[in-house]
Amino acid sequence: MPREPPLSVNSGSVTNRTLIKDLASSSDGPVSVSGWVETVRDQKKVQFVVLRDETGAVQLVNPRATDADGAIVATDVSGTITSLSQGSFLTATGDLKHDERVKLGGVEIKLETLDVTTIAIPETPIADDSGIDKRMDWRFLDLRVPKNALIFKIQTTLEHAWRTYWVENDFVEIHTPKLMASASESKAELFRVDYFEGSAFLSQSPQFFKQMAQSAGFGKIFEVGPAFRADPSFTSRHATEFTSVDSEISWIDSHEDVMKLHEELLVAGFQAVKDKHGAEIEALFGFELVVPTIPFPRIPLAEAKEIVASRGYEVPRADDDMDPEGERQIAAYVKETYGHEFVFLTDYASSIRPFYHMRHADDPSLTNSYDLIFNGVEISTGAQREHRVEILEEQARSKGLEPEELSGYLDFFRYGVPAHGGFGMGLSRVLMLMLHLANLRETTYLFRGPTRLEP
RNA sequence: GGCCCUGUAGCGCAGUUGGUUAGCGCGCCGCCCUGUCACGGCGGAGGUCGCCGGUUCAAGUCCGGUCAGGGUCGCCA
Repeated sequence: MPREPPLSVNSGSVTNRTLIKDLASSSDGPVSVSGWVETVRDQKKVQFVVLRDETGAVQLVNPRATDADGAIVATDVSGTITSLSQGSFLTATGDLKHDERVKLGGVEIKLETLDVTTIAIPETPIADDSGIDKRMDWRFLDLRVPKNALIFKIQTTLEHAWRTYWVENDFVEIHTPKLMASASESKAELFRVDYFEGSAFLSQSPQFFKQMAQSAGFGKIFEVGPAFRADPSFTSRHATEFTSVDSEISWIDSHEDVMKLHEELLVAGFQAVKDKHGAEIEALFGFELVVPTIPFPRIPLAEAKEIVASRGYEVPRADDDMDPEGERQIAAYVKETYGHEFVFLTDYASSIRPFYHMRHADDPSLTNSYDLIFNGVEISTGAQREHRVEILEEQARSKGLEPEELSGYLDFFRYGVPAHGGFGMGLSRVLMLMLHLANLRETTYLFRGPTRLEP
């Protein structure tokens, strides 16, 4: 195969561009960069353009040309610069020069050519101070903001670190179906979709199929995938479609083994994010990311409620559960007492947990389960599952479920399943709390809620 | 779904006990400008005040309804 000739610097091609982040370490000389116009400072004797690509921003400079009498003369480049609007996309060529005067990275490019692909519409529909809903309408512009783009680089690093942990520890990745014939847990929050002559439901959780993999003998599994909930929840931490991070393991003694997996996984993720993005997080988000220490504090729920009460907050609930304020209170207590941002609340009452959570051998009113609270917000629920089919059937009945309706699920256990357990965790919630953001919409690429299906 | 709050220019907001020409900042357009870097200076355009109805001589302002958004609780991840 003959090689294609190298593309001309002036062709407008972006295949031989230099990434802006690499300019500072490049030697002076001809370069080509491509990106979006951030600022134009159009002065009489010299013009400046700040250009940003996905790696950074750089200043382009164009000293105005003069004629023999010293009068300013217009050129193609100077005219083009005058016409540039913010957000326009272009390719520039010129001479890279290191210059101490330039506050932006200490380098600039003295322009030779400007090849404008698109002049953006001059007035952008959102600005840095726009409200979250307007920003969601124009998400592609919103994500040009470096701080917002960084969130998804962090998400990539976080997920990669988790996968590395799983793979190195011999977990099997599964992809469970999202089209279901029936509910995987409750029926109230299911999306129904047309399915040929009948109906199907969108999966709320991979729960049952994660457990099926234990019956199949996979031993240790994980899945990162979508979950759908038809709940009309109007809060800063709920979505109708979200990415669920799930793991399930066999051969456990109790939910303690699940918590050990859970905290190791989180530490691996946080360490990777801090190593790769710690400096950027400090620069753009203004705080130092803390990698949590192992073990995370563990507090039985009943004890947690006493601690919260001793701080002057009585959880106003008839059942045995915590409420959001209680979770914030216990998180504050843990932070003060142990200096930790995470806490496992353990041993939830059977009355408020699903039928498949294993109950204490000596006290069936409690379960081998936990919620993981991060900076005061629930990010995860985990448990040891009940794997003895007779007990499972009885627990289902006590929750008002007919074992016949669960026959497909119960079959897993009729052929033998080892003791097992696992957890489900909301990806966007972890990121939201990790980055001290107030809203899940910030850490979801394209948010889906009761009143948002676009873009 | 309950409760609370908010809808005024492209964006963010102010607008007093109802009063005749609805303001401010940013952005936008034009002109000017010591290499700027949140550039600066001068000038300009841009609004049926979310929508419908009511009270009143008069409604951005008061009342009712409605739509949209935000927060919170419930539910959860």
